[in-house]
This record gives sequence, structure tokens and C-alpha cells, in this order.
Amino acid sequence: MEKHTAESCSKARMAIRDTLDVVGGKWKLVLIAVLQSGKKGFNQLSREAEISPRILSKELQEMEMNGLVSRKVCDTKPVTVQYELTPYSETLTDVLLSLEKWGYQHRNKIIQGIELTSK
Amino acid sequence: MEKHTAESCSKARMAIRDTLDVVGGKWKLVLIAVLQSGKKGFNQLSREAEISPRILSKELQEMEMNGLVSRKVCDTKPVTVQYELTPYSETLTDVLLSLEKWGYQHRNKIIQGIELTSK
DNA sequence: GTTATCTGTTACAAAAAGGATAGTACTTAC
DNA sequence: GTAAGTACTATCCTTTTTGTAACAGATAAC
Repeated sequence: MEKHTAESCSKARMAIRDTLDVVGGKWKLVLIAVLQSGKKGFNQLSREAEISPRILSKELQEMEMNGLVSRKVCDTKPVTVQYELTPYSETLTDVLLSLEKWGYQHRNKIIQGIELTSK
Repeated sequence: MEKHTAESCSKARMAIRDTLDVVGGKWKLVLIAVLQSGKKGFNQLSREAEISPRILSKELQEMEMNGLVSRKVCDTKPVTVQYELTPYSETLTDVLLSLEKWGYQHRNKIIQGIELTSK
């Protein structure tokens, strides 16, 4: 499996772009992370992810179109809606974990840099 | 290592945000992918990644500040500049690979969906 | 009837990101 | 001196993204 030829790199770039198209932006991955703790209602999601209803609505629609979340209307007193991760969204586990991991280690690196500077 | 508590999820969200702050947006990961095939000059990068000089300049500066690429001015006839990945950028390998992998599989999934539809 | 909750939408505004075009500065080649 | 190649920067503009505030429809509690 040779890497770094002009062609394989071009494919890699396209694949990365494809992923970013679906899951890029400020919110989608965060929403998935939040939903990993279980299904949530609209307002609940809005509060937990600290995202305004307008954006949340749009993001959820896009994610539903891409098969990442499912939307279920419940026949309750005030109609509630449950958003839940789909099985397909689990294919993003590696992506989520790697981003999360890097975020941790990068923050630690930054903090250490600050500590060294202040000595 | 319990997961999905309110607290661990909040941390996960923050970590993901941290990562996206550094490496999010349309270009940075793509530029890293391109630079994985070796150091490149400014115009060369601009051509290969199909990115306009203005944006490229800005992105490279940010990436340099975050320690992901190094900039080396070479004392050649027309002064050239070499951009190269730093060792630190290698910590992003998992991120790159997982995004790339997901992009491939997602594209295949889409294509299959189309094939089924057209029958 | 007023207020509250839930799920959104609409209208408007602001900000961030991205892109197009040209120009600067330097050097070499013709 | 004209053109061409290097590495950018400056200006202007469009698009995308994000945010705020208000509102709508439905139901229930007081």
C-alpha cells in the first residue's frame, strides 16, 4: 500500500473533503458527541450543546439527510421529538475519538508551553 | 473508563472543539495531506491544493503558529520558500487517517445508494 | 384568559470564511 | 527593457455561517 504518490494523495484529499462536507463545520461533531449519551429532545439538545434553535434545526436536518441521526415524533402532551444517533453514525467513532484525543493532547501541550514560559 | 456521563461528554465536546479550532475549516487538513508527499514551495502548494495565494498565505501562517508546518527561506536566485510538515504534525496522523477512511466508505455508500435507486 | 412548555420557523443582522484580481518586490533570462 | 518566475499582499466582493429576537401552533396548568 504505497502512500504519497500524486494520485493517492489526490484521492486522500478528496476523501477528506468528502468527510468534511458531511461532518465539518462547528456543530455536527459536537452534536454527535452530545447524542452519544442518549436520545435527546430539541430543547434539551439546544441547552446541552449551547446552540441556538435556528442553527440546531438546520444542523439536525442535514444530519438526518445524511443518515446520522433519526427523528422520532412522540405523541405526548406537548408534542416532543426525540433525536437519536443512527447505527450508521457509529461509523464515525474513529473520527470522533481521534479528534477528541488530539484535542486533549494539544491542550496539554499548550498548557505546558505556558507553564514553561511563566518560569 | 466510563463514558457518556454528563461530565465526560462535556470534556469530549471541548476537546473536539479545540481540535476543530486548530485544524478545522476548509483547507488545513487538506494542506497537511498535500504536504505529506514532501516539502513544497508556495506556488507549488497553491497549484497542487488549488487554493488562492491569499488564503494559502493565511492558512500557512496559522499552521505555522500552531507548530504544524515550518517555513524555511532558501537563498536561491529567486528567493524560494519551503513549507514542510513538522514532527508535531505527525500527531495528527490518526485524525487524518480516520477522516480519509470515513470519506472513502461514505462515498462508496452513496454510490451504492445511487445504483440501487437507478434499478 | 394568562402563562408556560415544547418544537420549531421567520426575519433581520453580524461575522467569518472564501474567492478574484491585481499589484509589489526581487532576480534571472532574453 | 520586457517577460517570466519566485513569494507574497492589498483590495474588494460574495458566500457561508452564526447569532438574536420574535413569533406560531399546540397543549396543559393555574
